[in-house]
Amino acid sequence: MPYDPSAFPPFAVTVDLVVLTVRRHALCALAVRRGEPPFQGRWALPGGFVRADEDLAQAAARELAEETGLRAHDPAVPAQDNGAHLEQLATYGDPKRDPRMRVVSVAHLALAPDLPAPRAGGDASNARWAPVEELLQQSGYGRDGEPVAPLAFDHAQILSDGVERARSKIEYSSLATAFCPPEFTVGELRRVYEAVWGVALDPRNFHRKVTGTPGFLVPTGGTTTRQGGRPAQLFRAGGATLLNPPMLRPEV
Amino acid sequence: MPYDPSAFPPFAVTVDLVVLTVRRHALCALAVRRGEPPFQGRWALPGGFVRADEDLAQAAARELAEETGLRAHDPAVPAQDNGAHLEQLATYGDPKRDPRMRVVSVAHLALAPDLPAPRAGGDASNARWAPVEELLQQSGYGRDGEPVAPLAFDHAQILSDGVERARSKIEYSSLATAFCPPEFTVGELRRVYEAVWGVALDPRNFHRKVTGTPGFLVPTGGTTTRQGGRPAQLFRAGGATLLNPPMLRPEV
DNA sequence: GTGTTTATCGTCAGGCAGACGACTATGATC
DNA sequence: GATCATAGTCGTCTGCCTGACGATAAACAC
Repeated sequence: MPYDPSAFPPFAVTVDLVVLTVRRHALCALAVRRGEPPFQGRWALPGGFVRADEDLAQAAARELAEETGLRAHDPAVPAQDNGAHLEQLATYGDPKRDPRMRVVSVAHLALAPDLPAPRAGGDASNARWAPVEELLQQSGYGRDGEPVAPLAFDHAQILSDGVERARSKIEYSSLATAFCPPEFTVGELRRVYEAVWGVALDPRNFHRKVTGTPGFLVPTGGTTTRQGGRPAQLFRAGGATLLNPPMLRPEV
Repeated sequence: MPYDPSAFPPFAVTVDLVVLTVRRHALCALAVRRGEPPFQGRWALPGGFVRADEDLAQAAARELAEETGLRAHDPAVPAQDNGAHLEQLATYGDPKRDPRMRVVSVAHLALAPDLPAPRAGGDASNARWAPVEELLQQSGYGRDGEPVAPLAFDHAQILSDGVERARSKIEYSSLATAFCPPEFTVGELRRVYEAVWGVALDPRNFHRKVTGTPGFLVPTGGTTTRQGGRPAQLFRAGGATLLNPPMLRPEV
């Protein structure tokens, strides 16, 4: 296999983003409406071309900032300030995935706390947070009554892979804290797990588990009552990235 | 972000392969010697350009067949015949990773049982199985006395990521059977775990664990004595891909 | 105050994992 | 053939973790 610089076909390389957050007890993803063909008017994942002098992670962080205003975090450091967690997800390169040309897309997964309304180049009507089940269903009507069409390109597959990655990764890592504000309560963290997994968890066992896992949570000393009921302790994410023992998703 | 077909920089897209196997109680990877610059004479991971009409997985399977003669398996089906497990690992796209041009490499991970000697275009001296620690160390001498140089490009990083993926994935999936021949004993499977993790496991607890995990192993009825000692039962890989409960890697 | 909501602590039984003893079945050696 | 070394398989015991769930604490709404 000689390495002939003229012997390789040219590809376009893009990054696509699966940006997840938890809003109103539901796992939501960021979707943007396409302004031109193909798939004009359909919802899609945000993304764009990788520039000539840009690393893949840089391109993903730039797109994330353009779409949400979020700063991306170094993956080595767990979420501590307002930065979002960003990691590479997978790469999609079916020759027919874009009808215009050969495009290889390096999908990335971003996790963010509940945020102000999204912006897409300043045009809010072209970007929204939508529950992932709504984006993944093939047809029907969303809860706002608007008819649902499948996501553009292979973005349903990418979103599905991103959701599955998030679901499994919060089991054995402290990633669920990336969905929370810098300070949060055990109850808020529990509602994150419940929304991402789509199950109900026992508050007492959950509390014992997360407070007993070394390095997961650090008490800040403060308390809050923003959920109603008895005031709850506030925590920050601890230094641990890998949880031992892991959080176990209930049997299916 | 208008989609202007002339507005994207062209990239070369390659697949690189981390092919792992277990030989003589050590985790080994396939390395090929580079025949031309850059990094001429250095060891590298096998790989090559993705063709214009080819999916990424197809390209990886083709390269795997060219280098080892192995047929790749559909990832949805666990290893049952002689096919190797093949899955996408990650994508590497640093602008400077190849000094000649902008190359994005989609790395794949392949797991194979112990095989006859590798072939690289018919030239055996240009391909070899080497223990991963030997390939990852920065300098020194291999056990054959040959001086060691770091792998070409960013292949040390890719190999390291692939090894880490394999180490963690055999915990919660039945992937370790991909390192075994179609029929194998509990002891052979244990030696796979020991080689990949680099630890010693208690044979009695290991036996209880794997035979007690539903869907992991299916007895074939036969026995073998190829390891010496008392004859051992032969098993095939069961249908389960996700292990519940998982195999736990001993604490570090 | 009473009821409601959420947070937090405790108890108990079942299951799994690590440590390790005991026994079995083969080939190698004397 | 007796003995030994090697490897495989079955049990036992103890401690830890988990899930189920009772009980108490501290806020707010009326």
